[in-house]
Amino acid sequence: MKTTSIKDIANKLNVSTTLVSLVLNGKARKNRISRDIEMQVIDLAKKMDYKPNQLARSLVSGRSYTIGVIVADVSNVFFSMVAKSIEDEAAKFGYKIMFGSTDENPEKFAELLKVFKDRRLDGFIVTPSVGTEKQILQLKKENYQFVLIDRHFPRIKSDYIVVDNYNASYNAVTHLINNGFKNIGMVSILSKNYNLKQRVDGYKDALRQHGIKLKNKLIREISFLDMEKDINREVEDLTKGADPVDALFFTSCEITGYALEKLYTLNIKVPQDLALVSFDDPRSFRYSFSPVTAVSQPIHEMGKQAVNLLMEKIQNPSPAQNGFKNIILPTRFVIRESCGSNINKLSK
Amino acid sequence: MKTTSIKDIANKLNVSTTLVSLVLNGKARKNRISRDIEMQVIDLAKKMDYKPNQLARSLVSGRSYTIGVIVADVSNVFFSMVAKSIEDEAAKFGYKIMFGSTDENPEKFAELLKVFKDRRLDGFIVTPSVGTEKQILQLKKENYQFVLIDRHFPRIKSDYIVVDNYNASYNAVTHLINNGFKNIGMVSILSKNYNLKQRVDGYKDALRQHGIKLKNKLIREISFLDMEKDINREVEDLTKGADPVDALFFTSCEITGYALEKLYTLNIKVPQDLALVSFDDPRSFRYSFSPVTAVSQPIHEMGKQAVNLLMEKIQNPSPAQNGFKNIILPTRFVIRESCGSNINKLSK
DNA sequence: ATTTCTTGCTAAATTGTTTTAGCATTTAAA
DNA sequence: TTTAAATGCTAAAACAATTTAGCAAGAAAT
Repeated sequence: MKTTSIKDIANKLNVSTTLVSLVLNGKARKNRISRDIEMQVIDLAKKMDYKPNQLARSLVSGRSYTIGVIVADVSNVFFSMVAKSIEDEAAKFGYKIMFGSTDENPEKFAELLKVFKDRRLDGFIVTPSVGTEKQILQLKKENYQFVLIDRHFPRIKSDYIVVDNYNASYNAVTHLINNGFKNIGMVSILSKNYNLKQRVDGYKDALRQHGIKLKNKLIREISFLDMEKDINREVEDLTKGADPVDALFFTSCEITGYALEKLYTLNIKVPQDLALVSFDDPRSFRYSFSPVTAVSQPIHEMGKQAVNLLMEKIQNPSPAQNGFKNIILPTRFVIRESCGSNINKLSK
Repeated sequence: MKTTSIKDIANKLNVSTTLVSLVLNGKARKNRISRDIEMQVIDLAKKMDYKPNQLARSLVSGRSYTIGVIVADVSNVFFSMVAKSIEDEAAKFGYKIMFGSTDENPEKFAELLKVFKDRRLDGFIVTPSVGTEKQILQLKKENYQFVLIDRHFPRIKSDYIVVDNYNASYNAVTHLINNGFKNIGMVSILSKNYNLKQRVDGYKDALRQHGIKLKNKLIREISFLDMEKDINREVEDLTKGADPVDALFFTSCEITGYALEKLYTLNIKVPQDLALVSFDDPRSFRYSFSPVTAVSQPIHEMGKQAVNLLMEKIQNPSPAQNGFKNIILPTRFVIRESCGSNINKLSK
């Protein structure tokens, strides 16, 4: 497995490694290497299947041409799509991606960051999980180049790309209200994530501002780890319990997925028995037993802009912590059947 | 952004870099470094926030503690789940992951391989796409450590982890036949992928061996690139055309997804008007307008075993091309409603 | 008093590359 | 004929670590 090095080539041709390096980097002309030698080097390099060792290169240049991407969970549709967009966009700059999932766990987050730092990755695209505020601050202090995506900490000035979670939720819930639903519940993940809080606030304010009194009993916050079990319980209770809801708002596609499964087994007709609206819009919502009305995030755009922003920062690193770009991308509200907009048509 | 190096520490304490290196690698005792100096080094390293440069380390050790993972498309549920399993399993060995998607494109495949080789990754887990046979052979010749996953080339001896595509398909289609369906069509991706061919063969043999004559018109092979458009066309034609099918077999979850969307808009009742069975079993199949009967692959197990096998190979690289492990994992056939098993109950 | 052993350290090579500064020659200009 | 410029190359440092071999100095053994 010993690979050819620049030294091997140099020795065979009785020239210096400098010369070989210059030739192979296309700097022969500039350094007045003779055409003859140049050709010999190129030929031999090809013959010996020379591959530059990027480790050595990076060691010298200080650039790894790799960005680290930290998401909550690659196996989640939302993040895997973001990941793909990032991969594709980064490729345009000749950059490769190194991935990691935090599973919303600050220790895993720290571990990933450590690995990325140790490998001298050029920059990071990060989905910060709860409890990583200090780590992000540290990153800033150490002058690493990074941009947050999907979430940010309102108290930390940094570059970030997010969507307007509050308004998207507000509008989604308002849509339910306008469709005549009155007892609207919500299922979210119990978390101090700012973006999730915004989604919850959007729900609350939508109700309040339309004169509907908030009922805490209708707001269910479940744990990230026991998601399936918790959702099953909450959905059953919200629909069959003491005060059955007539509509539900789910703050992420994972929640909605599990909820749909449960609703199906409970034989609850959507939207006739229960209307619903979801944050996130994976493809599968379209073939649900009741196609899901959803807040569609510009996933591709998020990935793309994150990479572009990061590349800008890497290419000319600003010395201080100033001039942060905060990009808030618009969402699309996709009306399908689950929200009861066409309920008359459906119930015939 | 200049980080602390071992040299910085050595200079401050007026000792050699050797000493610092030994101490920080826990080899102080073995090399009889005095307790006093040892502590000074450790303290200063902490104070200066020393982080070993993995690039330099890898350069010396020849190990990058990173494995390269090449999948067809990270944004596809199947692969993103595999990716997550690989990530989790590799973490147990202290290994990190570098990712790339080929989009079934041999050039992208080559590019990824090149990058992984240049960075001296320790091994690869690879989903080979069509047209990469020579590249895999080359990899073998160059003595790289790798294991194929999801697909393999029958003519190339190598380590691989796959499922029994032929039998899984055979059984799935047989199930349709046993449920009384006679005009069973198939939609697959047009590809020379061995695993896809096996799925197609399973379909064909199931029909033949149950005395059903194959109709080429019912076998539709679509392009990977225009998937959505092609599937819409084929599904419409198969169901509303000259010789409408009573059941369909889809060879991957992506196909099934698009098909379900189309069937929904065509207002075709599943399984009453049309039964269907799919390869792959993403979570979303459970809340489909007709929960999908599917061949469920042991995704987690695939990722896990791939990593374990690769680790074995990395830890003690066999000198020659012998003793390959070929692991064929069992699939699960999950019967839900789309295949018409409970059709009497459903149609009341 | 000499040899041997132990202790506590370091010099230098190595990994593979890039880059700066500069050394001989040859050719052209003064 | 001397000086200046151009040509074609190389030595050596740098990047950040690991590792091998071995050097002093003091302690213990003979």
